[in-house]
Amino acid sequence: MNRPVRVRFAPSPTGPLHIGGVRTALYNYLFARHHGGKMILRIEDTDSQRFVPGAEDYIIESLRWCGIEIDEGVGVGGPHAPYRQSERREIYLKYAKQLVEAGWAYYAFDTSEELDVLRKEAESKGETFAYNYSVREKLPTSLSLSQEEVEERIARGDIWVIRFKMPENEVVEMDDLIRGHVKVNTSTLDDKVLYKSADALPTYHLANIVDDHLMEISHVIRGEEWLPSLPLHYLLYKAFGWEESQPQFAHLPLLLKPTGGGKLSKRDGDKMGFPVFPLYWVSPTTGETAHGYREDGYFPEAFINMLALLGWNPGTEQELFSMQELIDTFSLERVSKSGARFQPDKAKWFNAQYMHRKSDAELAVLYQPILSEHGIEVADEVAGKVAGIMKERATFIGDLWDLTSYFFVAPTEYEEKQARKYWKGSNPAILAELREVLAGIDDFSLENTEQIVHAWIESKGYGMGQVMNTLRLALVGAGKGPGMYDVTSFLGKEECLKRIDALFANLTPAE
RNA sequence: GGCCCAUUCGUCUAUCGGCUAGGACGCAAGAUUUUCAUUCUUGAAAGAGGAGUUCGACUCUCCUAUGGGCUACCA
Repeated sequence: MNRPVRVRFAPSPTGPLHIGGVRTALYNYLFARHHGGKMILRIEDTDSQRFVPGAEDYIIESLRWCGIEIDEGVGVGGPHAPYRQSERREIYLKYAKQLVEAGWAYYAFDTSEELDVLRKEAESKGETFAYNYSVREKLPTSLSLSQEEVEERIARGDIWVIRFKMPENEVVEMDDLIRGHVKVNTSTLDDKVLYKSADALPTYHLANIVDDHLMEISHVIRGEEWLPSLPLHYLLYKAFGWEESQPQFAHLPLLLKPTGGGKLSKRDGDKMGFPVFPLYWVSPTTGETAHGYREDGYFPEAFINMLALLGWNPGTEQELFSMQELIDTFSLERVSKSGARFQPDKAKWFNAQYMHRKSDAELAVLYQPILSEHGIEVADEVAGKVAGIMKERATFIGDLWDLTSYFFVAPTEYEEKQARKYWKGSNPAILAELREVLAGIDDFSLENTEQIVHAWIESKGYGMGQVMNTLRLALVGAGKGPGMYDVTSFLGKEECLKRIDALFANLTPAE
């Protein structure tokens, strides 16, 4: 069936979106854009118990930071509004009742407490309690009770739910775009709750199928944790008579902890020293905070590039992809089947790659706030130039200050190792000579200075490393930094001479 | 426990019956270098095990093992 591609990302606002969720959103987005389709954002807030204020805004802000654009949905509207399930509540009961009338579902009056008791009892006998064909006619349901009693119970306000009447011993055959053909016998499944009168809200299963149908979703791309409920969803489409327009399914492999042993969870991040969330998060209830990629200094392009390659590959040896390149090359056929462990080291490597490719102008914008924090006020051009000189040594923008502070601030102390090695013997005398050579240079440009100083070193027969490192000690204060003439030309003659004098004044040479 | 999914270097992965099993991260060594980095070169490193199908299996089938997911009036 050829129809317009419409996919949805349908998170539940129960907390900050974690990177597994971001990847699901990303794959949906790439798929939609690749096929010229629409990306829909639907908020599945059918669990009133677990609702967390602020989570929805967090999700929207995260997607925006990542560059994942929403065509239709919460925050942008669209022809199928509202896109928040709590605002669609009156829609679902009608469909649940339709299923009851058609014999695909029934009312059940047991409370969760009663069911807990039954589960415990079964457990103590070494059995598993399943709410299915074997018990539904023995429990208080519209299948065991008379119609009058059912009506009476509902009328007097008893709590009820509508459960799906899972067929007995039928084989459901399903197709998944990533996993292929899957078969399940319905006898291993149970009668899932579809609608609960207590809060007048559907459960995920009903709301999901109804909304996907109503919103004309063509492809459902979601995490592997949903694979076990796929037979139920197939049957639901059948029960509603919507098989013709049923979406195609693709279940994505899970993102696993770096150490293995389970899917990546909210707690792994702080414990292992890497963020599991795109953005910084403060829990409105507990006050707990969590790191985010954005605040930890990751570029959204690097973050997305890293995430895209966790579970998908283009089949070529290309590693670096812009969003547009991802859109162009993405396909569900190349999504892998097995879970992928998250690799913090590789995330850093990606960020460094993007850092190295930034232009001076881009770097200037990002670096200026940090310079301001340190009380440095310089032109964008200057900030960009310095950042550009040192970017290859940095992974994050935040690394730049340590790497470049000596461009702006004269050293006040000297790294011991470098000082011990070079501030001794004949070096102070040579530096004094070099000071005079520098003082005599009019054109302090990188090339000219280099030429004159090198000629002088050669004529004197001094060791290159000896001279340059002693100068480095004076100008930088440590054994690090870029080429020496990058530093001299940036600082200018006056500042260079000042720093050389300061070294003589501050540090007594050894021997 | 039951059901479902998965299984190539430590990790992410390529391979769609012909493999001297390729790339990347990380790791190690070397080269370059005025320092620190970068960069470059090289190296170590893999088909879970067992049956079958086949002229030929990493690739197909089955079993076992291992890992993971689900098993709520949560999504």
